[in-house]
Amino acid sequence: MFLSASLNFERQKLADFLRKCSKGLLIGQGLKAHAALEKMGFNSDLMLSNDLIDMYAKCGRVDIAAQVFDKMPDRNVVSWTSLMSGCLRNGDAFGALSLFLAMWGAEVRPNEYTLSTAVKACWSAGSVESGSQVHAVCVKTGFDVVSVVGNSIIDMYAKCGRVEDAARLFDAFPEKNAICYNVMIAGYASEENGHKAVILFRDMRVKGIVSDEFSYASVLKAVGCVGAVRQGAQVHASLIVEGFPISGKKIVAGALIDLYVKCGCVREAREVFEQCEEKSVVSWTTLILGYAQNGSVAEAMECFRQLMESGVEIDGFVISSLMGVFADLALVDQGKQTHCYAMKLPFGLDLSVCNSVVDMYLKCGLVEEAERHFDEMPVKNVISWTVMITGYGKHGIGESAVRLFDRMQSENVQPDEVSYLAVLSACSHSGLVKDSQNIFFKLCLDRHVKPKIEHYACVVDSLGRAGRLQEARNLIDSMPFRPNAGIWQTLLSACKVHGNVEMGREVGNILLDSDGENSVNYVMLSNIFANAGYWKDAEKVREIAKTKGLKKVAGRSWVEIDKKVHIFFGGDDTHPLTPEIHAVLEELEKKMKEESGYTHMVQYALHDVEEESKAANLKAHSEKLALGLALICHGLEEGGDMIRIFKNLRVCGDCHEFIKGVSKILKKVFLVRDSNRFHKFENGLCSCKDYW
DNA sequence: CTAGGGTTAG
Repeated sequence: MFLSASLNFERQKLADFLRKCSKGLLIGQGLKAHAALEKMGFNSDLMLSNDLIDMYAKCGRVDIAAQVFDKMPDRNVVSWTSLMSGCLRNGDAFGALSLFLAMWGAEVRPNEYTLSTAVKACWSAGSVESGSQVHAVCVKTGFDVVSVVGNSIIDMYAKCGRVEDAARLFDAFPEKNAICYNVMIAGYASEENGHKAVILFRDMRVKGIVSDEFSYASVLKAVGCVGAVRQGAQVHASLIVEGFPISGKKIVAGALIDLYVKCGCVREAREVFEQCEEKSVVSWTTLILGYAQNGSVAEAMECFRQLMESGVEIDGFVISSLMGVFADLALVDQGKQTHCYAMKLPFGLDLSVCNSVVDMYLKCGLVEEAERHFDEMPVKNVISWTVMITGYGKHGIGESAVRLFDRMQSENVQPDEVSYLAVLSACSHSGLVKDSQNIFFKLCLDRHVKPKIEHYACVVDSLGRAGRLQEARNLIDSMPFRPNAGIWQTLLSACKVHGNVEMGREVGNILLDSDGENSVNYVMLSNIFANAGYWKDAEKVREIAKTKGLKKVAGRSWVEIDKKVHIFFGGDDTHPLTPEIHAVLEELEKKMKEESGYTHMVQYALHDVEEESKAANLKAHSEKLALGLALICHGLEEGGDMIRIFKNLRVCGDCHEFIKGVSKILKKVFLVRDSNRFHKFENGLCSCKDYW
C-alpha cells in the first residue's frame, strides 16, 4: 500500500502515541487512539494493529487485544507474540500455549521473543512436559543459545523442580550473563541446594559479573533456607560495603527481613524493616509471621493493626498468613473476625484466603462450618480438597475423607503427593486398612505422583494399628528407600500397642542407633518393656536417655475463654483459680469412682509417652487443668456449649479416660485437639477409633 | 513482541 506523505506522518504519530499509552498503562488514551485509528482507515495496518494488541495486553485488557487480533487480515510473528505475552501477563498460561500451537498451524515461525514467552508459559502452567517440548523446538531452531531463550529454559527447569537439568544447561551455556547466574542462584534457593547458591554467587563475582538486586535477593533467600545466619549477615555486610542502600530496595530488604525471621532474629528483622522508606505488604507479612512463629501472637496482631493503619494495601497473602496463625493456636474468635473482614475485600474469595479459612475452622474443631465454606467456594484447587481431607482425617471421619478424595478426582482435580498423604493418614486414623491399601495401590500406578517414604509410613501405620505387624515390617523391607527414623517409630508404636516385645526390641535398637538423640525413642521402647513386665530392660533404656541428658518437649494445654487464652503446663499452679480447678477435678473424680469405678491409669504416670515433668502427677496434667478451668467458667450444669481444649503433644491415656467420664456425668461435649488429631467426647465415648 | 528477585493456604 502506498501512503501519502501526510498520511504516513499521521500513522507514525499514532504508533508513537500507542507505545506511550502501552508504556504508561494509559488505557483511556489508548481507547481514544484506537477510535481515531479506525476513523482514519488504518484498521488493517499490520504495525498499528500490533501496537494496539500490545497496548491492550499491557493495560490488562487481553480481551480487547484478542478482538483486534481476530479482526486482522494478516498477522505476523509480532502479532502472535504480543497476544501470547498478553495472555501470560494476565495469568492465562494455557491461553498463551494454545496460541503458540495455533501459530504453527498458521505457518508463522517463532522468533526469540516468541520462544522465551512460550517457555515461561510452560512453567507458569506448571507443565515441565510442555516445557521440554518447547525446549526441543528451541534446539531445533537454534534459538536455545540465544541468551534470552537459554535463560528462560534454565529458569523453566529450575522452577519446575528439575534443578539438575537446569544446572546441566547452565554449565554448558556459552555466554553467561548476570541474568543467567541470577536464574540459577534462584533455582538453588532451597533447603537442599542453598549452599550451591552461595557458591555460585561467589563464583559470579570472581568471574567479574556484577551482581545486582536480583542476585542479592536470591542468595539471601538461599541462606535463609539453609538457616545460615552467619552467611546471611556476611551478605548483609557486603551489601553495606558495596553501597547497596536497602532503604530503597524493597525486594532486597524483604529478603533480608525474611532471612532474619527464618533464623529467629525478629529484632534484627524489625530493624531492617524500620530502615525501609517504603514498607511493602510483603515485608509486613514476613514480619507478622515472624512474630507469630516466635510465639509472639500479640505482637503479630499488633503488627497487623499497624499495617491496616499504614495505608499500605492489604492482600490475600497477609490474610491467609494471619488465618494460619489463628488456625495453629485455634483462636476461633479472631479467625472468624478476620474472615468477616476479609470477605469485604476484593480478594476475599481468593483461593489462598478461602483455603486458609476452611483450614482455620477445621483446626478450631468446627467441621460443619468448614464444610459450609468449602462447599460455597467458587473455585477449588488441590489444596482446598487436601485441607478438607486432612480435616476429616484429624476428626476421625476417615470415611468422609475417602469419599472426598474420590469426589475430588471425579471433579478432575489430580491429587498430588500431599493429598495422597492426607487420605492415607485419614485411613490409618480410622482403621480403614482396606481403603489404605487400595489408595496406596492407586498411588503406585499414578503417573503424576511418585510414592514417597511418608506414604509407605501411612500404610505401615494402618497395618500396624490393625495388629498386622509382620506385614507392616515386610512393607518396610520392600521399600525402594532406606527406612528413616519416622517409619521405624510408626512400627515401634504399633509394637507397643500390640505388646510385641520381640519386634519392639529389634526396632527399638535400630532406632537408638540411628536416631539416638531423640528422647521419644527411649520413652517408647522403655514403655514396651515396662508394659510387658521387663522392668530391668525398661530401666536400662531410661538410664541411657538420662545419661545422654535428653530432654522432652514440655507439654502444654490451653483453652480460650472470652477471647482470652489460658495456657497451662503440667503441674502448673500459676493460675489464680488453681485451688478451684483442683476442687472441681477432685469432685468429678469422686463421682466417677462411685459411678464407674474409675481410677487413675497409673501406667501412664509411670512411663507416659509425653511425661510432662518429673513433678507432675496425673492430677495435674495440663489438659486436666485446662478442663477444670473451662468447667468453672462454663458452669457445671448439664449440657451447654461445646468446650474446646488444645494440647501441643498427644493427650495422655488417663486424661482421655477422665474426659470420657466427665462427658458422661455432666452431659457435656468436649473437643480436644492434640498434636495428632481431634478427640470429640460425648456421652462417655470418644470419636477417635485409634486411641490407647 | 522476550529472560531473573522477597511474603501465603495442605
